[in-house]
Amino acid sequence: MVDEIEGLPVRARSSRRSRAGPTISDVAREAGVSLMTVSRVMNGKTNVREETRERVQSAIKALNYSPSMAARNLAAASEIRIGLLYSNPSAGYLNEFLVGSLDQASRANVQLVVQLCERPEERAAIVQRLVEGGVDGVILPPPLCDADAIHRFLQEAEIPAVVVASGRPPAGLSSVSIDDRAAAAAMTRHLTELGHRRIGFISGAPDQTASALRLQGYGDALSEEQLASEPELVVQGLFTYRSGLEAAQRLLALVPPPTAIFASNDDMAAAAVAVAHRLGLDVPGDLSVVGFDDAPQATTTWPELTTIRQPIADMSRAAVQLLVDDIRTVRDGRSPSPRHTRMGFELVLRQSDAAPPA
Amino acid sequence: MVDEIEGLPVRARSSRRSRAGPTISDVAREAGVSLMTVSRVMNGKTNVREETRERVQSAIKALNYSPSMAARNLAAASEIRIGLLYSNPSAGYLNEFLVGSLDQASRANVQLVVQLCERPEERAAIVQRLVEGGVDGVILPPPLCDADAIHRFLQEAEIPAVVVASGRPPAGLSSVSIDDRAAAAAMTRHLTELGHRRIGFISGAPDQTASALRLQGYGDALSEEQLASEPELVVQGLFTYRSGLEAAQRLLALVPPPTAIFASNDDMAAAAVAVAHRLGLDVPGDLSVVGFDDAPQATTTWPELTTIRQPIADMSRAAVQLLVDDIRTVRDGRSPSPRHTRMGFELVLRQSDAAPPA
DNA sequence: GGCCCTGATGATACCGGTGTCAATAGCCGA
DNA sequence: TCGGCTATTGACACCGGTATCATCAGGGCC
Repeated sequence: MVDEIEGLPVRARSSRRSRAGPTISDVAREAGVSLMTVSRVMNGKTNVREETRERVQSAIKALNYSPSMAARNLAAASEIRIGLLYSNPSAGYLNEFLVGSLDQASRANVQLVVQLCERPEERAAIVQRLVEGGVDGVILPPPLCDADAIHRFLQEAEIPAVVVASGRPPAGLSSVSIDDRAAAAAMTRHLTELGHRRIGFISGAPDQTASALRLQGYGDALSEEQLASEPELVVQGLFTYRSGLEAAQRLLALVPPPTAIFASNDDMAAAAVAVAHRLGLDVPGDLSVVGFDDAPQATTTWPELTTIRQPIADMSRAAVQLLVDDIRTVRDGRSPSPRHTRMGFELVLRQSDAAPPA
Repeated sequence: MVDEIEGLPVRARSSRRSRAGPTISDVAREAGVSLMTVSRVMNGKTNVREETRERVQSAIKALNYSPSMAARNLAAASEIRIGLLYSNPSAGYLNEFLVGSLDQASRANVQLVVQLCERPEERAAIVQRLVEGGVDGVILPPPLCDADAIHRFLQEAEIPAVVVASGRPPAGLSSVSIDDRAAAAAMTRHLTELGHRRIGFISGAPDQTASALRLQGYGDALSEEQLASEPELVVQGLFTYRSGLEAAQRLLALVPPPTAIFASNDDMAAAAVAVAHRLGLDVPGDLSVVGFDDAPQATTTWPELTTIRQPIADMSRAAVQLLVDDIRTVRDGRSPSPRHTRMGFELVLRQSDAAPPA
């Protein structure tokens, strides 16, 4: 706008070319081959003589060439945009999730659109807007991984999606998760091995399918040990700090109180610690408290929480890759067969657990 | 590949074209104008007759056209990639920062490369790799906003950068920040107005320039009230939870102890609360504790923290925009004049502050 | 030795936009 | 009434890659 005040091109000096880096033709000239050969080398095609490949590769290195995403996308008609819908952002989780997705997205040469989707009633509308805006696929981290309204919409629109950490992935969608049930069992077993016999459990939000799995895992471990699972020891939580406060208060009001509390996530575990301190209990001397997720919360609390570590960044990386594969499959005219990736978890021992008081 | 088994194109139906949406030529045909006219309308150029513009716009709406980023970037040679370097990820901060940057980046049609940069000795190398990888500019949130090694490298390479929340932006770089000094003064004033006279201060990491400003603000407010600032009331922290624990212990061991503690961030404030509880003190009944940042930590602790809210997402949005402008300026052959954006802060009152005990 | 076939390489047409410049039409003043 | 000027529009090259198909050299086989 402002450059045209005089009616003349004010800045004539810069040609149309402004991108700094070398192009594929520069490399081709340097290596003494054609464009296509360079392109083949860049894309790892096999039908290039080894000697030629090496010459091209050293030319690439010499010129420090890196291909233009824009041109590549345009030519290959492979521009992919994927939407990442999130809600109820437990900061730590979302943060790791974002870092992983971004990393994989840039690696896979894919554009990521991150979109907040808070109120349940606007969910369908937001997804619709996203799809109309040209998004080719959607990633659903918890809690949206269990949002039926979104699943239905995507299914109708025939948009691929990947759900992460859902306890019961809807038919037709790919998923990435850990074995929540086995992880919860492992943690519970850890507590029984320390000698605990009365273990309180704070469950997760009922609208998230992973919650039920964690509860089942807790039950599994108890029955292995021939311990009856007493209903009063299981209290409903919502994955929020506040709900953890209330749940812990109820558990610690029991007579006799549990000697350990296993919360379904770290936020609620931190809340349980706070309640215990307020009641004058020492953690872990008088009460062990353990969590789930290994959120940042776990180490910014005192004592630091023993918890289950989920490889969140790796999970989101895997989700992006799965989704990209599905989108490519759809574009080829085939229909994708959902795949389910299960990642490993890890029991992280810190300072919030100990043997029960004598 | 597999499509050529017969030597014939197996899937003739899909031409090379796989992108679903209509292209600019479809719109041009529909509206009965040339490509360029559509392009002009899309880019809001002024030299298009009103009637033509309307015809084009209704064609756009009719076809639900949205332009291809790839083609646009390629043609305009305006592909911009900006690097976002982070370190020491205080999850909540980084999270909000990422969300804001991503939002603005997708709005401005810019690619964002997020890169962890942990150990000080690799900083220069990482930045170098980023720049060689084709990044056109860099955003430096705290604590990297104060990393001299990075500044020097960028300056030499003539890569634009924007520092966020630095207390003393290096010459030549644009910056976004809040008035840390005024904010700290406001918080301190709030405490004195509640009646506190002995206010402990936990300062931030000494290698971050904002720390000094917050300390100055604390001092400002004290001298307004004619209160001497006693050296023993100011304890060095490092912005980490652990450092907050130690600092709070030292403050509460003073005789007489302070009636309020102002921590330079929420992590340390949460630590101060934990120490107070462990000593059997009620917060805020016996001791007020306030923080800075309004990190998620502030509301996932008990009691919830009174703190200073920084508009982190807005700051990162602004940073992206500033950087994009600078990059465009450089590409035009002009040299960018650094701009400094200062955003507002907010005193958020919650439950961790009260009048001093009688 | 001639023929067919295969693997490596190159020439060229695109992908979907934007920049440049030319062409045209409408308006003004002389 | 005519030349000059501006506002509007269009034709065309070009951005930097990839896909397709042609070309060419060499090897196996009869």
